[in-house]
Formats: sequence, structure tokens, C-alpha cells
Amino acid sequence: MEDRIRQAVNDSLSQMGAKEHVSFVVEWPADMANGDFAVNAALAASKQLGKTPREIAEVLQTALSSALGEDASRVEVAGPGFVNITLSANALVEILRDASEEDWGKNTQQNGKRILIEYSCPNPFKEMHIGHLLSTIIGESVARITEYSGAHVLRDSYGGDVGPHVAKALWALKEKGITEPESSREIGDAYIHGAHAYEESEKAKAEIDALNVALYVAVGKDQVGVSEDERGLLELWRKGRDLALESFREIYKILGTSFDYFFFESEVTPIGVEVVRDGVAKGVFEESEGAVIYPGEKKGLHTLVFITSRGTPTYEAKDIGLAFYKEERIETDAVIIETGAEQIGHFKVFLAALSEIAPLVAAKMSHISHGLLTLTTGKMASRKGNVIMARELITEIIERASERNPDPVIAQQVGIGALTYMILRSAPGGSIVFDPEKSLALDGDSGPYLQYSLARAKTILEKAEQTPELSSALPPSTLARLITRFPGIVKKAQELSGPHIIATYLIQLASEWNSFYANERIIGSEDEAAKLALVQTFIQTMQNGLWLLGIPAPERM
RNA sequence: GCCUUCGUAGCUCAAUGGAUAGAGCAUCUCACUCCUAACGAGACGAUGUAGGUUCGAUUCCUUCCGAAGGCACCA
Repeated sequence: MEDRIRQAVNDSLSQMGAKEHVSFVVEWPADMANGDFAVNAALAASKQLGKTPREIAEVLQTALSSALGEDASRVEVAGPGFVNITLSANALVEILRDASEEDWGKNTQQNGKRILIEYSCPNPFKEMHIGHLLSTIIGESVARITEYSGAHVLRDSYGGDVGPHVAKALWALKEKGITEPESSREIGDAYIHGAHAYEESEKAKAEIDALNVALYVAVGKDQVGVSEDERGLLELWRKGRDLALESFREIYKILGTSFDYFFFESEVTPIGVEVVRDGVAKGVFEESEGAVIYPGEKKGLHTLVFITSRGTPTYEAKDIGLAFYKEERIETDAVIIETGAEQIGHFKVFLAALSEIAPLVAAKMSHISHGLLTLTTGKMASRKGNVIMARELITEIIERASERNPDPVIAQQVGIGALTYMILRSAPGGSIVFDPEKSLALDGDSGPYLQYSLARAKTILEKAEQTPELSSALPPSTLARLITRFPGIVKKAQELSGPHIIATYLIQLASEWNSFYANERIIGSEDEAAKLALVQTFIQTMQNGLWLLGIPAPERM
């Protein structure tokens, strides 16, 4: 439809004598009263053609009327020179026929592509906090939105299982004489204890630094030639890592996400170090004050250390290793990495360095980020211990949902729906101010509002005795016209990697549906079969939309 | 100091350079014998500042004010 409009406008413009290409848009009017499509070509071409926008618009109106024939019920000039097009009841019904199919909203823009998405990325030896929760929820939704483009999506999470934070946790465990940690909580507490000690005691700091190096050495040797001390250290390290992973998987299950790959720093570090050392010979990296740096300042970026003067690799060197590690194991056409916005600067430097070493690998990588999640108490910092843990927050919101839902399965669906929606409703990039008391709304602009609208619609379909059947008896309601926009909304969300596009649309859709529900009798009405068919398309649209966000769809509420 | 991002209603968020800047919460009305009131109808209320580009600017450019993040051995 959009293509037909575009074609007709272009033809008409060149007939009017437009020599240069006129850039215009075919868009949805924000106000549905203005129709299904709006064309701003008359405004854009006004200067070139030397006519007023309204003169041109009137010519376009005639051209579009004849081009669209019976598919348009109304073509009119409005405002400063827009041409608004309203679809006819029949044209609308034809589009709605697709809307009760399961694949409603999918497109084939990236058919056959293999896309790897990295997100969540909690570090073993720390507990998962709400920052990771953000990444998990956003990453999963972006993955699902990408799947709707026909791409084969692979998911991975990357975690730091070596480095100073691990040394802090292991140091504290050893201090307490714990050799058999039993819960992830114990590991998390040890990290906090170790982090405090590191800042408060010179002795502890020295010991932890030494332990950090010792762990790198031990991990590097793996099974070959390890001493007794190293064997004990490695054993404690593996136990801690396993415990943390196990607790991550429990959370992923509740959130409806699962990963194809878990990558660890210990695996990618050797490759990273090797590549960076090679890079020194090639002149990409430089030695400075005993460290290996990438001189980003020469390119308007920051200069960052890749290998410290103690010989340990930093985050950046490990990321180089990770990029190579993935490339060796997984065939991909694109790699997307989702992290917190505080890493934007680092990612730019890393990407600049990588593009000098492996241009093709760097070219297919892209970085998306989420803003900081700030509490009323300020930025979260896990080393200070004043963090809200992912598990605590999930438990709390499910508990709140259970006040109204005795069924624990539904309570969980509603709780997760509220949490997920709260995170996905706003555009990525900005920070989310999170007040645990107020932010988890269960009514209004919320996940449960969407779920509730769906549950009500499903009940109607269950209770009805007639078979849903689309026909031109269906009046062209705002609800029907809004449903036809869904595939376009999905495309826009794909272009922007923006789940919030879907979220905003679904709220509008649910609101329109609830209004329809309140004002129109469905069961027992004259056009029951046609209205039931509309209900069916609403259900399919809402279901697919909720799936794209990762919000569960309860049958009843 | 330099770099990046962001300032929209009392609060939390929308608005692919377009039409009367949309929602929700809060506040105040109305509606509730009817398919689930986690609902519906209405009122109230906003683009930080000063310029520029444009037929048209919340959106692009510049000034100032304010906030957040980053800036060589953390991740």
C-alpha cells in the first residue's frame, strides 16, 4: 500500500515538472482522525515547483484518488498541504485477514542472516544486580525483535571469571577459611567483604593483588604443572563460578531468556594478550610506562591501557580476545553487544583498535546501550554493597502481584510483566530513575494493563458461540485501523533496536481495545461474527507484541 | 579542563523535521443491575535559556544554565 502511494506521488510530481528527486514521507498521522496514511510531498516540493503547497496537494489528491481506486474511502487535502488517505472498509478487512495468522508482524528483511547478540553479562563471584536485569530484559527483547526480521539469532553472555573482583572474593573466602562455598549469596558476600578490605587495608590490598596475579598464572597453566596451592585455588574458583552460574540460570528461566553460549574471561584472555602483543609489533599498540596502550588520543578518543605494567590484561584486551574467540567458533553476519551506557567510551576505543587489527570483524560489530539505572540514593556500586539484587527485586514484585493473584503462576507472570514493561517502556540511552516503592505500577501505563486487556479478550472468544468471521460488515473502527499498523511498528522497532516502539504501540492498542470493550456489545450483537474476528486479530497482535517484549501472557487475571 | 549523553505537565515516560506536543500516576468530576472496574468518559497541567537554519523545530546547528556518564594500569 505504502509503495503504491509512493509510486503515484512520484509519477504525479514528475508530471508537474519536478526535475530533482523530491524527498517526502508516507507516514501514519498521529491523529487517527486524519486517516491511515499521510503524504507531505506537496510541502516538500513547493519550493522546487514554484507553487503553493495546497495547489500541489490538490493535484496529488486527484492522482492518488484514481491510483488507489476503491481501496481508499477518502483522499483529502488537509492542514498546510498534507494529503490524507483513509482506507476503505474492504481494504481494511483484507489487511486484517493476515492479522489472525501466527506470524502476523514478521518480515523477511534479514532472512538467512546469522546475528549474535551479547547481553546480560553478569560476573560470576558477584550477584546479579538490577543493572544486569536491565541488560537481560533489553537484550532478550532486541533478540526477539530481530528474530521477527527472519534472522537466525544466537544469544551469548560474557562474564568476568578472572580479575581483581574475583581475587577480592577468593581472598575473603580464604580469610574466612571457606573451602566449600554452598550458595551464591556466600560468594556475593565474600566479594563485598573483599572489596571493603581492599580499600581499607594496605595489607589486604597487597594480598589481593598478589592473588589476582596468582589466579591468572594458575588458570593459564590449567592442569599442566600446577602446584598444590594452585590446585586448591583453582578448585575454589571453579566452585564459586559454578554456583554463580547456577543462580543466574534460575533468574533467566523466570525472565524467559536462555543463552546459546556463555563465554568467560579466562577463556579469551590468552588470545587477547597474544593479539595485543602482536599488535605492538604492527604498531597498533604502544608500550608506555611498562604498560601496553592504544594511543586513542591521536584519533580523538581516549588512550587506554590494554595490558597493565604488572602484565595483566585489562577489560579492553579481554574484549579483543573475546571478539577473536567468537569469530573462530560462530559463523555470524552481525554481532550486537548490549551494555550499560558507561561503557560507550571504552567500546569506541576497543572498536577503533580492533578495526586496525581485524577490520572485517570490527565492521560487523555494533554496540547498543542502556542508561544507568539510578536509585533515589544515587548510582549503584556493588563494591559498596548498597545494591538492589536482581533476585530481591524479582521476589518483591512477584509478591506484590500475588496480592491480587492467588495463583502463583499468574502472580509470577504479572510480576515479570510489570518489571519488564517498566524497563522497556522508555527509549534506550537515557537513565531510568528507579524508585522501588513507586516504579512497579500494576495499573495504567503498565505491563499488567496489557496483560489484562488480552485476558479479557480471550474470555470473550471462549464464551462466544458464533465462529469468528471477517466480513465487510465490520465497521472501520480505530481499533481495526490500529491493528493494521503492527507490521510497520515492528519494522520501526527493528530499525531502531527499540523495544519501546512496541511498548508504546501496545499501550495505545490496549487502550483502544478497552474503550471498544466498554462501548461495544460483542457477544449477542448483530455483527457478532465480524466483531469476534476483530477480537481475534486483537488477541493475535497483543500476543505477538507481548512476546516481542518478553512479557508473559496469562490466560486469566 | 576535555569528550559523550540528556533537560518535555507536580512525578515517571512518548512524539521516524510536520497538523491541536501524546500517555500513565497524582488531583478533581462523571459512570458501575451489562462479555473481568487491574476498566471506561471528562477536567487540570509541559518543550531549561538566547539565537540560527527551514515553508515548518521537542527534533538539526550555536550560546548560556542545569544533570548524568566517561577521560592509562577497575570492569
